Amino acid sequence: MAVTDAIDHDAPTPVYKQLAAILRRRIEAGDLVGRLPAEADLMEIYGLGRDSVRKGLTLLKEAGLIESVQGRGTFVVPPDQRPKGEPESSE
Amino acid sequence: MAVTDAIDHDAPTPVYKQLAAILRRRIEAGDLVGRLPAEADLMEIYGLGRDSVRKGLTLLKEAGLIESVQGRGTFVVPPDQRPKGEPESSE
DNA sequence: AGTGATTTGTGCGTATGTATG
DNA sequence: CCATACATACGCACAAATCAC
Repeated sequence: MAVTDAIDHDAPTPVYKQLAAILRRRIEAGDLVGRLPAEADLMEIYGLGRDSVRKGLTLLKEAGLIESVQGRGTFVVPPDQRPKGEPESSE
Repeated sequence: MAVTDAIDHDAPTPVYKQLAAILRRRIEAGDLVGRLPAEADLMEIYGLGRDSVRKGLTLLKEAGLIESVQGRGTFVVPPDQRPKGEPESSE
């Protein structure tokens, strides 16, 4: 695992945003497809609390990159279904 | 959305009390029934932090207007089960 | 049909840091 | 100093939906 894929707790950027950035990169690179690791797994993998994991995932949901289904998991939205035109987050 | 349903951060009244007042109005008007929006949703809807949302909900719980159930959500207490006798917070 | 495991949804508690009045 | 308020971040418990058997 490259250092660029690690969470830096001392960085000024919140860890949940770091997680979102990491996953976003992997998703847009086509690396991450289908079902994402479960929240519990992401917690273990990146050494984060569930709060941070869920906040990170929420960012990606708002971006239309992923979708969560209770009882099933969280899934990467296929590229052709992703909102490319208007990123609703002008912020 | 009416202006009366907006949170005024500049008002002398704390925002969490404003939230409680807003929800109380909607509950007593029969507008809000069943499950309330999740805490995270209330944060988004009214543009508040978790602190304020939870404090606001706490006021309504103390007033017997709502009840929270861990793992399920926060629910409006049916009118016939509401304590009408002693309104502990006349404010 | 039923039981248990998995996974997300929700709420509760607590803590730290920053900022304002 | 203290109350208000937001953001971040950890932990836990329980519910609901789904899946696997």
